[in-house]
Amino acid sequence: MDQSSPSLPLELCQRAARIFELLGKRWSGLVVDLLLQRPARFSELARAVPGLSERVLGERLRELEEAGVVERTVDPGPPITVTYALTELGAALEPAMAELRTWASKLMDHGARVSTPSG
Amino acid sequence: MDQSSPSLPLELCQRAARIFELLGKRWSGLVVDLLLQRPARFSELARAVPGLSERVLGERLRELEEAGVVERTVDPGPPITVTYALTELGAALEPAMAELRTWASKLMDHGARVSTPSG
DNA sequence: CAAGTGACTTACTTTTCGTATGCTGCTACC
DNA sequence: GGTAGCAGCATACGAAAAGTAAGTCACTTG
Repeated sequence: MDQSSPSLPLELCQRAARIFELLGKRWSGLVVDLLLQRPARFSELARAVPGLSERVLGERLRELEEAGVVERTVDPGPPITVTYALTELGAALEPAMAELRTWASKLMDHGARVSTPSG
Repeated sequence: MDQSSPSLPLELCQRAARIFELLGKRWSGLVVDLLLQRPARFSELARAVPGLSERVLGERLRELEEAGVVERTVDPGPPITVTYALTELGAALEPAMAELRTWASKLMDHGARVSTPSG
């Protein structure tokens, strides 16, 4: 019998589930991070991310738009362009992204330490 | 030429790229979020996340372990069990996750607003 | 009018994921 | 003592997602 471990079923946080349902998809977080810097056009985003294809970029952008995170604006030019920008909701991700970037420094520092046998 | 828009090439943050290379994979973030609550065993994690298969859980756990985010400990029981816990590096994700959860509340609030035409 | 840009979309292929099953070491049951 | 079960994976195989290439439509450039 377990007297030391309560073994409570380790419940899944619904908020966390929702986050990663959206941002856990490939490239989604990166796109948001990019748009956090400034609004951008489709081709800019496509060029900024090496492995990301236009097909998937279109999908992600539509998903993010549907979630209310990004806003799609058509500039009637004449050279008709489409600008993607974060909504207020999307911009609210900034503190989280900042924390994530801070953490990334630690992660990469750790990775560098592992890679260098010289210590 | 463009005189109004600087059009600086929208560079990709390497830290952000690194983050989402790891946490942008399906279920990774959720697993970390779960382990942030407490260390857990393989089957606990598998049960906690509805759509996650054991096969992929094993993959994610190994990736996270290799990245230095989680630590795999074998308890020689006799009923031999394996416990997964966050390392110091992994635990450092807490503030970021907290921000993310805060944001998720806004996201879900927005989603609820969209879903309810009566609002 | 041929070529090019911007924003996509549509085929087609590869990678990743989900489901089912099997394996080992142990406990519980009858 | 054989069957069943849990825990912690590994393997095999079909399905979904992502990557690649090309095509579309509007418009600009030469």
